[in-house]
Amino acid sequence: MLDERKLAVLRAVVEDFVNTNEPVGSRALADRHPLGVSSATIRNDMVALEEEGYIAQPHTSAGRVPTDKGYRLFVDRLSSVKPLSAAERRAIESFLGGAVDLDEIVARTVRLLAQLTRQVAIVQYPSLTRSSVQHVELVPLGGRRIMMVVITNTGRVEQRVIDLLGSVRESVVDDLRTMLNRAIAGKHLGDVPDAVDDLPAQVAPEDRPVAVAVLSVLLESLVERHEEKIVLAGTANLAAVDFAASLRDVLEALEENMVLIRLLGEAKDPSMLTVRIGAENFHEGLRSTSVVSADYGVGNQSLAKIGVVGPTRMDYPGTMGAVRAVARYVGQILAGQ
Amino acid sequence: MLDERKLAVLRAVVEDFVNTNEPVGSRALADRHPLGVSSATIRNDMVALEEEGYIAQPHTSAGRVPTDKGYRLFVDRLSSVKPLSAAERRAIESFLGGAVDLDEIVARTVRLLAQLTRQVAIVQYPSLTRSSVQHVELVPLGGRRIMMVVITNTGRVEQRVIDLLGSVRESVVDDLRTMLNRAIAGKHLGDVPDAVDDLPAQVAPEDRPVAVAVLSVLLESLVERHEEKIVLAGTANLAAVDFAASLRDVLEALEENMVLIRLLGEAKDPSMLTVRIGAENFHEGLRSTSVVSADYGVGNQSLAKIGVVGPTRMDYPGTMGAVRAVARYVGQILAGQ
DNA sequence: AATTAGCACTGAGGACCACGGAGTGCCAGG
DNA sequence: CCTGGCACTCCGTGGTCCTCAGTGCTAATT
Repeated sequence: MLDERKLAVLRAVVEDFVNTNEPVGSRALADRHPLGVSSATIRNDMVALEEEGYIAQPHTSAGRVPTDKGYRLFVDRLSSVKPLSAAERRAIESFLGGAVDLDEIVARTVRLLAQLTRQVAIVQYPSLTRSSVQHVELVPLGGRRIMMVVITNTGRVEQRVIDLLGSVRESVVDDLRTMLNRAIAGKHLGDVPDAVDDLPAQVAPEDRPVAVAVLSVLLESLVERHEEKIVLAGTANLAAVDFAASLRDVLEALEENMVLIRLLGEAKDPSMLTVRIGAENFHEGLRSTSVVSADYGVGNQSLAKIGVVGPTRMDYPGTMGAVRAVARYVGQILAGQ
Repeated sequence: MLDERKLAVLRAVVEDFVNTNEPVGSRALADRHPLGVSSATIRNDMVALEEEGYIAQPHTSAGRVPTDKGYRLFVDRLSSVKPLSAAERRAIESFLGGAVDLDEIVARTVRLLAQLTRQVAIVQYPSLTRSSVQHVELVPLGGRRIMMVVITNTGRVEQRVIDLLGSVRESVVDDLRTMLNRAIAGKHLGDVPDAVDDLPAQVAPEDRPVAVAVLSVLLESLVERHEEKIVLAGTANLAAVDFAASLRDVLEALEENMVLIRLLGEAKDPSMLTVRIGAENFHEGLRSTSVVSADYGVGNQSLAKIGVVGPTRMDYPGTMGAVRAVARYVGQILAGQ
């Protein structure tokens, strides 16, 4: 049904349209691509491609434009991820190398990705759920408050202030800290609730309310409160594009953290590049955008995702290459920390 | 030179232009505003206003549009800050009330301000430079690393990992922590360098490298590294506006943290509302935007700034009211923490 | 059977033009 | 000093025409 040449035509249509942003006609195609046939033949092929729904005409007597389905086929079968140039690799390395803490790694990553792809980049902070507790610190803040700081093995630091009903002696806090660390240091976060289950029973009855307050905040901040932090950069790159949907809708969608989380979360095969094209995205305002995303992590443990949002009419091979490369480097940097 | 009526005409021109986004003519003005004179008279006044540079015509036979200078006069002498409605006040209160930590206060504030003004909101984290040290915590991370956490009285938490050359005993860290807190707890940040000056001399010679390493990171992260965090929201609101400069330029400028910091930093009179109109902003891409900013703080101590960026053609009284109100509420919330 | 050349047809977009209307500047009279 | 009146200006709109890239189809060619 779709022989080699028709696929080649589709590929050419996609590539030309991405380059020029104008419907591409049979003559232009015959000129610019070595397909070895005349424009008339290409026209016939285009009719076939159109019948199958891979391309469409904006109006009669205009050239053809790829449909979402066409991009899908292009990504799945007609293109390969384009590796970065040596210069780009060096740029990544030197740019990410200078980061001092997790915040900065993430901040630099997102800017880098936006710059490489000239699109909007999204980076998710390493997930808490898959990491383990490195250390818990309790700091009496004088009076009836304690600050709790939890450090994870992925470099993430969560801090919360705990309001107590009454004041508390410093020695109690010290004991609690020791017990807590003995109980959960090194533990996977998912196991924390079980591990602290019997802690209140081990403290003197009069200190029990304090222990309970601390534990409830701990559990809330680590487990229940799934809140995933997400950072985004490169929105200025959207201004250059003209969307079917209004730019405003796209910007609005991108300002909603929940939308971003879902966008990245829809990736199917972890540890692989995922591409969601146009209407494949659940969100109304993102109908004319595509999302390229990838997992990053340390070793084979996936920690979170990064991605790029751009018009469906994007350079998929290049974008995929950039996303994959950056994901790998971030993993390396995190491992080295 | 500019009598009462001419000022009233200018005010009317600004208000109408803000509402309609179209050059306003003498007839329309005479209709919509109770100026008590005919359109011919208004025409004469407009000529005077134009000669003084307060308004301009996009082209002959078009209505008039306020210039930057016209907006300036409007803001300085012809308008007053518009207080928020009771409903808006309640919304602020309930929206900011639920925040649990500093990050969330800031995040909610910026979204709130963007929503109230329907423009881009900017919020700066409370400055480190004017706050004092509440507590310093040192946590041995096993091996040759220490995590340092500094908690300020403004609720901000700075953490850094310190890489050591050799391993260090836990007791040394304990001693260091105690000494450090004795030296700087409660101290104003500006006084920290002096306060820790002689600390290395007080530790045993073999532990001195550790002490020096810790102190250098402390000083770097608190004093030298001025890095002010800034958050921004509401960029989608820009899409509705049509700028003289391209939208892209504006978005680009807003993605540069340094630009934002300078934007807020240019406020003259602290603790007052500041308005910078059009070309008064130093940045090329922001020639057609205005910035309304205000300090917020606890008591009479200014901690940082918040602001709004929008087109020069903005509702100044309303925007100023929202900025001022939000600044005050944030101060209250921080004080209550 | 597949490819190609040729040709008539289509529709978007640009150039051109006419015109209505909002707005101006100016003048003479209240 | 204000106002009514008037001639003038120019923008924006809408209509018409034309060009041109591109199509679909058919008949000829390989």
